[in-house]
Amino acid sequence: MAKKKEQVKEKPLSAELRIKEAARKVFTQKGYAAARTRDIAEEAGMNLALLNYYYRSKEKLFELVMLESIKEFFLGLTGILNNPDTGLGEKLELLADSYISMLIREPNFPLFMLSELQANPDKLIELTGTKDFMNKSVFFQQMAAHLKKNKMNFSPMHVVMNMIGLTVFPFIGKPMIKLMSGMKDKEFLQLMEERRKLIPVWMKTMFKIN
Amino acid sequence: MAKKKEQVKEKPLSAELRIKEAARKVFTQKGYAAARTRDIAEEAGMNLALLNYYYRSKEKLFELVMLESIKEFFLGLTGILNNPDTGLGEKLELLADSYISMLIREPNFPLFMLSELQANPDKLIELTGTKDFMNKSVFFQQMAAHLKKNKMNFSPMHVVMNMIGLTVFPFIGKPMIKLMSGMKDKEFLQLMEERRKLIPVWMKTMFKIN
DNA sequence: GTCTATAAAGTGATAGAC
DNA sequence: GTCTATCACTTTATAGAC
Repeated sequence: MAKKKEQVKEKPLSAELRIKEAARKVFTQKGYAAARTRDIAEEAGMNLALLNYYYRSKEKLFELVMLESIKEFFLGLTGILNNPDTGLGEKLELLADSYISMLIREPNFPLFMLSELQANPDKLIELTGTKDFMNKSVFFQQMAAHLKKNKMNFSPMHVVMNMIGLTVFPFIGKPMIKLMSGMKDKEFLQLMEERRKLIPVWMKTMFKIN
Repeated sequence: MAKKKEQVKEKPLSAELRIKEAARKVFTQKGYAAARTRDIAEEAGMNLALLNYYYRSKEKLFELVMLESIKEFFLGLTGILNNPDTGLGEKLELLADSYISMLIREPNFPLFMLSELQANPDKLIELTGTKDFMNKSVFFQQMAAHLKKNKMNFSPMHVVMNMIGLTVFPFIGKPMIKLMSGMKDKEFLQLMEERRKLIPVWMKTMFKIN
């Protein structure tokens, strides 16, 4: 195994990594079925045969890329959710801020993940190994207590769904939103920046936090 | 059964219609790229050749089905949005109620529509002919006035995005939500029924309506 | 490791019998 | 109108030269 830790500079990636990142891009943009291995090879600037040489098959490559992305996504989520030192309001602010940034950086990721998850719901359970981690989170416990104290008799999962919906939906629905409103990309981006601050405010108002 | 004026009986559909409805189901479940014409024929209980006989090609069939669904979707939306005789609160209640019902009936529709819309953003503009109808809607005007009066200095599009996000997202994210929470279908459905009433309440709280 | 050429399998569409 | 058989083309994957 060769050492690679000194590759901090923007050194050209190895063929192996170039393929993986090209795959991430193409899969995320077009989905598994519509993505062709030829597209990926071309995006990586190299030959189709290399893909199979390094990753055996389209499906293996897909699973690898998918698993990496999902893991990173859930890690960011649980990191904020399970901090015992922050309150509900602060957690909402951190979540909105962190995910708006991620979504501006990778706007196609959620639709990709949710589509593939729907196409094959079982695979992800198997891939992630995680299950009902939300119920056990610090955030969930804090929220359950808060709702009870304030006589809001519904599941904390409503809060979670609202938070994700408010944050993620505009990115998933961007083409529809642009169609309905005639907005341009620049204007859309500006609205998303506004939501960084607005979403926590709305959430706190909705659920009487602070 | 004796003759009735209305054909309430489940009369077998013609081959032509059976194919179209089978196509709607398969396209909606798997998306355009992953759907095979053979799947559609099988779902319709008939031969592959009939598909081409009636609809010329996979793409033609897809466009037809897509256009029908989208038209119905936008029609329901504008019907509520453009009623000058209802106020903001009532519109929000009608929207939530109508769309929760639709989503329980066709839970796969939004992800399908949004995925295909992302894969080919231009096609839909061409197919629907509609553009920035939201800005011209009665709802949008009412909301703009309301926001201004209450010193909320942001675009009414935020309200629209929140409303759709709160309503639609749980259905799009169902597999992820089930993964995070360990929920079963029955429990999920119960939460969706609760949201019928909760969403308008949350929206009114968020935007100080009533 | 990387390429070209090609095998092997999948998929949309059609011809032609009935 | 509906079927079977088949064509034409695409796409994944591999063999073999370098």
